[in-house]
Parts: sequence; C-alpha cells; structure tokens
Amino acid sequence: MLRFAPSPTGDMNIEDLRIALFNYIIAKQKNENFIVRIEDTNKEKNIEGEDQRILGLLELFGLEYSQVVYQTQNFRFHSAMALDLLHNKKAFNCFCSDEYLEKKQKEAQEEQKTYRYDDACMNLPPELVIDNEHPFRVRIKRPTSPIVFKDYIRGEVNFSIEDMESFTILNMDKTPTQNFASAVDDMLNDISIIVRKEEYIEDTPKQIHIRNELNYQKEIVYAHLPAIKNAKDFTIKTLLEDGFLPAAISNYLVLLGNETPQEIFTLSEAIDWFNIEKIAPSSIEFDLEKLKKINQEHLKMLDNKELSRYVGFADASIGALAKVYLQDIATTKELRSKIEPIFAKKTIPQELQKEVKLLKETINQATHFEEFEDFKNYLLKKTAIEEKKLLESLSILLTGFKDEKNIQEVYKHLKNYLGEIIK
RNA sequence: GGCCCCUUCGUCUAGCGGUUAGGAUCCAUGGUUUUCAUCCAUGUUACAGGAGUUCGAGUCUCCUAGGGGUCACCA
Repeated sequence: MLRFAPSPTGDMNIEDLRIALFNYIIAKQKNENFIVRIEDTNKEKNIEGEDQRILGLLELFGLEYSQVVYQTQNFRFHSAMALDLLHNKKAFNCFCSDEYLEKKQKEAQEEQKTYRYDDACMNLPPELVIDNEHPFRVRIKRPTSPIVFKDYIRGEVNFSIEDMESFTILNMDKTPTQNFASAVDDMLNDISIIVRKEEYIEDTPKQIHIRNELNYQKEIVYAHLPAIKNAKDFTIKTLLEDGFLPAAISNYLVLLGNETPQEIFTLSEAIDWFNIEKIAPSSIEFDLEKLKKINQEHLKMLDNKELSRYVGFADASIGALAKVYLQDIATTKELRSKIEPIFAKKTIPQELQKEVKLLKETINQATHFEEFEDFKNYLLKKTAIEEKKLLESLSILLTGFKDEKNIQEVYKHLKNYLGEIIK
C-alpha cells in the first residue's frame, strides 16, 4: 500500500503534487492500493474544506485513490499503542517542564553542541511516577542500536545512536505527536513504500524505532525527494488558473530532476517506465518557461472539441481555430484572451471607423467565400480600400486585434460564423 | 553552530578513469513562410575552487566555498 499524506493547512503546491504523483505511479507499478491520509492533527492550522480541495485536485489529475483516512480518527489506536509501550517499559512519563527543557536547549546552543534530551525522567522510581501530580508527556526510550533504512534516492541511510534521543510520542494533553501518529498509521495501513519530502528524513529513524518497539516486522522502503527550491511560488490552484493542463503539469513534475525516455508523455506512459531511483538527489528549480513549452505540446495533442472546451466552447471548429493560435501561445488562459474577443463587441480605433463600417455592410451583402484570397479580392474590389488598411480593418473586425498575422488561417475556421462575428 | 545530503551550459539532465563533455529548453543567427509563429539549419554558453592518486580525472580521495535539509508539545 502506498499513501499520500497531506495536511489540510494550505494550498497544495507543486512539491506536494509531485509527492502524490510519485506515490500513485509506484502504486500502479506494484499493483498496490493508493490511499490518502489527511493529517489533520493540528486543529489550529487546519483549514476548513481544504481536505476536499486536495481530494478534488487528486481526482482532476487522475490520481485515483482507494480510500481516504483521517488521522484524528485513529487517536484511540495511537493511545493504545502508546500505552502498550509504557507497559512494556519502552516508554516513560516525562515530567520535565518546558522551562527546564528550554534552558537545556539554550545551554547546548551556547556550547555549540547538539541538544539532546538528557533522559532525566527515564529511570524515575515508580513512586515518583505514580503519585506525581505534575503534567507530563510520554517519551519513547531512545534506541540502543543504530537504525539503518533503505532509501531509493539516498541509498542506505544510517543513523547512529548518538544521533537519537528519547523523543515525545504523547503530548502533555495526551494527543499523539504527529511523528508517532504517522508511524503507527503507516503500520496500520500496511504501507510498503513511502515517497515523501526530504525534510522528513530525520523523522524516519524515529518512526522506524517506534515500529520496532511495537514489534512490527514489515520493512518500509523510503524515497526522500530533494526539495524544489521555488516550490512555494507555485500552487496548483494558480497554475490551473493560469491555463496549464493537469496532464502537462504532471508531465513536467515527472520530468523534473529525472531522466526520461521522452520529453512529452502521459501519466499512463510514465507508469510504464518510471523509476524512482533515477531521481537526482540534489535540490532543483522549477522552470515556468519549460512548463509552458510542455503545456503547449499537450494542448496540441488535444482533439479539437476538447480543446474548444478549455476556451469556453464545445465546438470542434473553435478548437481548430485555437490550434492556429497554439503555434505561439502556451496556456489556455492566453488562448481565451485570443478567442473571446472574436465573439465580443469590438472597439474600433478612430482611424479605421469608416473602413470597418464599409466592410461590415459589404460582407453582409456578400455571398459565402470558401477561400480567403477570393474573399479578400472581392472586398478589395467592392470597397476600394487600399490593401494594408483593408487587412487591418478586416482583422480587427474579425478578431478584435488590428495586427492579426494569421488572418488567412483564422478565416478558414471562422468563415461559417461571419454573420455572428461582425454583427 | 552541530549533524545529513548535494554541486556539469541560465534551467532540467547524459556521463559512471581515456568523449571534439552529449541532449532538451532558453537565447542569437540564417533558411522557409507575402509578414509573425511553426518548421529546418547553424551558433554562443558548463565540469564551483584548490590539492592529491594516476600514464591519464567531470568521473576516485581530501580541503575550501556555495546550495538544500534538519535540530518543535509544526506538519
């Protein structure tokens, strides 16, 4: 089982989506289930409705999940596991005050040493624990042997016992720490491979230690993805609003930091050859220009009717028209800004008013011309406007832009709508 | 500051002891196109720096610099 574990605390960005994408692809390759676990343990930071927005985006990108679980719903399991550890003397109550811990941390900092909890409460005599009225947290005893795990990107990762401390698993209010909850949930959900952000790598030995102490046998293999440096500048929501196709965004996110057989591909193609071990271990930069290029290619691959839907129509000939513009335009938003003016009321510049008016009348009385050349010649003859001016006027009348270069191509797709456009 | 990871054209990458250091994108130029774009061709641009190992180093080792991550009762 693979999982995507977002916290509903902010807009999903490209880094989050990349994680989801990779987990999904691997699940497909291994023929395992892909689930979503909403990590909603922080009540203050949770954003109302964000979970549904995340789920909606996953669906939009075609990342089908078999199940959604909410971490807070597993609290009773987390508590039971913590209790189990306590009974087996693998965890202990810690009565240290925040002030005491902060002081210790500060001291360590001044000495330029790494702070680690000093295990002050680890071996408290029972009577001090049982009758103690002070608030306490629960800590798991630190591991006594090094923890090694396999990471598809980093290779074998090793944490020595000096790197680890007895860390908190239950907060003072007896809610589980996120680390503990995740470790337990991954066990409960029978997770086999975890692709996640690099920032979790220091948590990994802790989570493995928790499962070891709970006598969980299954080995989980990891892939800690290096950061996309400018990820925070790009939320999925804004990329979508800016006219990027989900298929193109997915394409680019799989391409980034990777070596792929082609540059342009679909998600199902990626499933055939994707190899997480090829992802480079160095942090990378997201390049909007490259995404644009890829988006353009995906737009070209769309069939005409589908393409027309992205610009607000459901008509193959509008799609064909859009493809004319696609030669130098990369997003559906830009495409819209070209297509919409065609059917909108045009503002005619002062110097062309006369010509446009004359053109309008002439066209209204004209018969249908199949070829632009014939159409143009007819108008030239009928109106006696000089060619350059005529083309400008015609261009603004049809497209809303005076300097439309591709007027001939545009006409081809527009000729059946002439009446509607110029009225 | 401690610990971990990383460093090849602006960007994303190939390279795995002997290459004119390759590709993609961007940029520039030329051709095509009545014009722009497409398309085609051509071109500029990279091994972070230093020391070592070796007949030979982008590739192995060490040092320096730079980047990323982490050190929470955040996820």
